[in-house]
Amino acid sequence: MSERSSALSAVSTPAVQVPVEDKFYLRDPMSTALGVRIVEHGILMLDELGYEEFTFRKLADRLSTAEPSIYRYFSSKHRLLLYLTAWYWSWVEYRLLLVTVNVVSPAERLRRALRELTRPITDDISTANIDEAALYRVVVAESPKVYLTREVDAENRDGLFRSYKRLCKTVAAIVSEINPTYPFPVALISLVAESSHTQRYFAAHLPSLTEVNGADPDGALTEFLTVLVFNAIA
Amino acid sequence: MSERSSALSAVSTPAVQVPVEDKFYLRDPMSTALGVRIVEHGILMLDELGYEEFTFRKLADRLSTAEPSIYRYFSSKHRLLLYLTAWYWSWVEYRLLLVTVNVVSPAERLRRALRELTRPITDDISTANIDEAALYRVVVAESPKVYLTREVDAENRDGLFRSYKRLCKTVAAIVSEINPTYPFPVALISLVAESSHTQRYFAAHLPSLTEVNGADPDGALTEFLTVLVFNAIA
DNA sequence: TTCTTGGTGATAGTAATACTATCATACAAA
DNA sequence: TTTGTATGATAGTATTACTATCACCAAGAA
Repeated sequence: MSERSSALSAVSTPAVQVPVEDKFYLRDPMSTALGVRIVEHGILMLDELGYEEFTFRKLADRLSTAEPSIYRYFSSKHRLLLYLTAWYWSWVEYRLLLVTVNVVSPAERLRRALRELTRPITDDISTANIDEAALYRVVVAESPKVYLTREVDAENRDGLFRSYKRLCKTVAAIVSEINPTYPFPVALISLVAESSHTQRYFAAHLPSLTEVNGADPDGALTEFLTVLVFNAIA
Repeated sequence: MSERSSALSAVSTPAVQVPVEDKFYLRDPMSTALGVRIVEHGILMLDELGYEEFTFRKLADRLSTAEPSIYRYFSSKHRLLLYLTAWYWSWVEYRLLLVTVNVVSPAERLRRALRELTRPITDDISTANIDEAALYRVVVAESPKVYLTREVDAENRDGLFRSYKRLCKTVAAIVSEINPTYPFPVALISLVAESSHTQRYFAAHLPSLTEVNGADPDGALTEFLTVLVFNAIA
């Protein structure tokens, strides 16, 4: 198997090159058949079992391989989740750049960016071997667990949250373009990014904590957060 | 040892009666000396070690007791965290009611409510045996883990998130009083409640995701979220 | 006083988790 | 042909998250 320059290049549309640093893994999972299956079925099993119930042993059984084979790619299931969320944020950033490029009006650019940031990823654009809808559900239900640990600071120093931070900065820059005096652009965008997942989770499991249920919950969530942002920076 | 009507009655100021349902525990921890020490040092150890590193065995060692003694009070460390967060939300609600009662202006009531919702709890009002500042740090760093599990739906049916939901509803009612046509009052308040913790965590560990650092981060956070709410419902 | 109860301490044990070590094999490039 | 690389298979470790059992002790009831 020939080497691939990055994990993402193998799974996203051919023209895209979204580099995921090699600090996430011990061996690039996208460079081998087993690696691809680990990512593919890792997503599916995390979606089915949840992070706590998911283990490398169960994944190994499903792949008819042995546990150590998986450890050769990821040093822990935490690192696998970290890799998947980084993949997710990079992918959101890619789509976000696509829909905002060449849009002159900063307000329209922000509107489009917020839509990408708050809508669920569907499996439309088929990236081979990656069930994006399942990955999205995993991110909604598990992503805070990647930073709510005692290892955050070390992992942050190692650059493992770089894609998320870059995305927030990118969108925050549009906010500052519209209103250079608004004092909390990055906080506002990271709030929106987190809340879009949290509110969706609440809608599914603690529905009395939100109003984004109903006929068109996706539309309602995007509307809720978009209006929130535009009123905040007006 | 005489029975106490609720867990909270034993630790909050004498006049307050904030009932915590008995579904959180197997035996009311506030009814015995060991139970009180379990809660007291449970908070301290969760603060020191974090949820993942914290175990009942370590807590038992610290209390010079045996592991099974702790299991007689809480069926798992997850239940202990659930109990502590319910305690926290009930306590916030109590303070919130204190500062909003008899305030005629709904805008002023909302302003005060948001301040209580977004500021850190300090150890000023000393509740015996409870280090509130430590508890607050635990809630900031760990509280999403109480609902981001596969047991949410069952635990929600059992009423284990009642105090949180009631608090959000209470504040959302003030929002609706000010602007009855605003379509997302509860979502807005649960967003603020969650974000106040998330942004504080980001400030401490992923500072490039927020601007609430600096000279007066507590003031900045309250300001950020208060303005957000008032602009949203204007 | 005895009897009972309720809380505690201590020991032991279990299934599962999160790894790590080792070795043999198979395949593909040099 | 040699060498390197990925995999498979087995085994083993420390720790976790419990559960079971039993003896002890203090307080209240009979």
